[in-house]
Amino acid sequence: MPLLLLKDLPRYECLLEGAKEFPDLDPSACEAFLHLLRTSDEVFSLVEKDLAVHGISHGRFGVLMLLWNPAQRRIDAAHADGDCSSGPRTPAELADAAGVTRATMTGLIDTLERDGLVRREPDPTDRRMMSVLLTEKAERFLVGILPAHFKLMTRIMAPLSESERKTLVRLLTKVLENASEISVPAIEPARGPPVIC
Amino acid sequence: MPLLLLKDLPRYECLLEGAKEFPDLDPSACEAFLHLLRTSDEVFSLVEKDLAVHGISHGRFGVLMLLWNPAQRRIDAAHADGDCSSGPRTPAELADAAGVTRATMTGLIDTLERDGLVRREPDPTDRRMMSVLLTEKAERFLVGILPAHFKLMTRIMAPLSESERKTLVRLLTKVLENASEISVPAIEPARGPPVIC
DNA sequence: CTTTTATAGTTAGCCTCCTAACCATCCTCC
DNA sequence: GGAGGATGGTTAGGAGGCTAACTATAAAAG
Repeated sequence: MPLLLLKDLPRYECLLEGAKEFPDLDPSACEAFLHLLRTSDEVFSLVEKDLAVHGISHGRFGVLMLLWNPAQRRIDAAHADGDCSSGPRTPAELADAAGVTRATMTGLIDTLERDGLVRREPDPTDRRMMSVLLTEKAERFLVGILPAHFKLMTRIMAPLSESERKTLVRLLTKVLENASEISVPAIEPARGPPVIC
Repeated sequence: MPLLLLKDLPRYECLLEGAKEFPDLDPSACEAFLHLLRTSDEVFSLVEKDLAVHGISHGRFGVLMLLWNPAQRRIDAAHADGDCSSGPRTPAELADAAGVTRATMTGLIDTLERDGLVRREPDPTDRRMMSVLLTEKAERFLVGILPAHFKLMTRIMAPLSESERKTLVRLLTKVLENASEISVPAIEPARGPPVIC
């Protein structure tokens, strides 16, 4: 996760100290906030390193996972049509599901196609659209790395009990739903050097 | 946060379904894991957008915060030496504290210096080293944007009570400490196309 | 039927991160 | 006190994000 984040989180006393100068600083909110980002960063970089060992970035891995539908795969296998792809999706759908721009998705699909994990097919009905399909190689790749991937997740979350996990999910969901409602006032993204207000 | 993450988290039933095919998939671990990353991503992008309004990236903002030491600033002001900088730090120290490489820190300092928020000074004793100093402009900049920044953090964490925040921090700390101990086997970072094991 | 508008995908250019290689300087140790 | 290694900073090149502008096609409006 390419994000600059303090490795040593400030101690709570320092936050209290800062609150004296800045009345807007809520120590417990700040502490929770920083811990959330710090932990997530650590966990994410762990997973990213693990995926890097297999020569794939998290972004591309995410695209493969979106395209992969084991249930659909089984149906395909039953039909024995020789095509191991899952249900086709368009780049726009993928971009939307992944939360990136269509331009970014184009780049991801480019590299995936270059590596033979995906192929593009023109849509027969709408000539603007493409279908992105998993190749058999990608199927084998995913089946090969997923067990280790799941094991890593399990290992990361190992110190939490079942009930603690439930609590964590509950608290995170509260924060997430709240954050989704907060829209930063999108007044002029302020190109150029920093503006002093 | 430039990371591709599923916008719609898989429902728990889907995880249970997946667990049938992959015995390594621990549904509750996976669920907690995905919620952690998803929430953090949302929260982070909120903050990043907010900072972007002021024309600064999260990375550069982090460097300014590392350089900024209000207590030191007050001492400087008392001395009236006309230099609003806080205690000097070297690029290597900054890179270490921020968790990025020294090369990345060079780039960040470059742009900060270009924007007049920071300046470099050669170390008088060791000619390899530089001191990075905040400018007065940066001081004013930080004092200007920090209240809004703190308010945003408070707003993000608003739905959690004090005790819920404590719980969250406790659970996150457990995960973080565990994650810090996990070292992904750094066998050959696997340059090139994906490897099927 | 033509013109306008909307949509799918790509391209081009920028930013920030990374690694690897490179200098310059300092330190250690024979 | 000079050679070799350690350390600080920069540079070069690559990857993956982004926005904005572009092309081609489809749909809607007149």
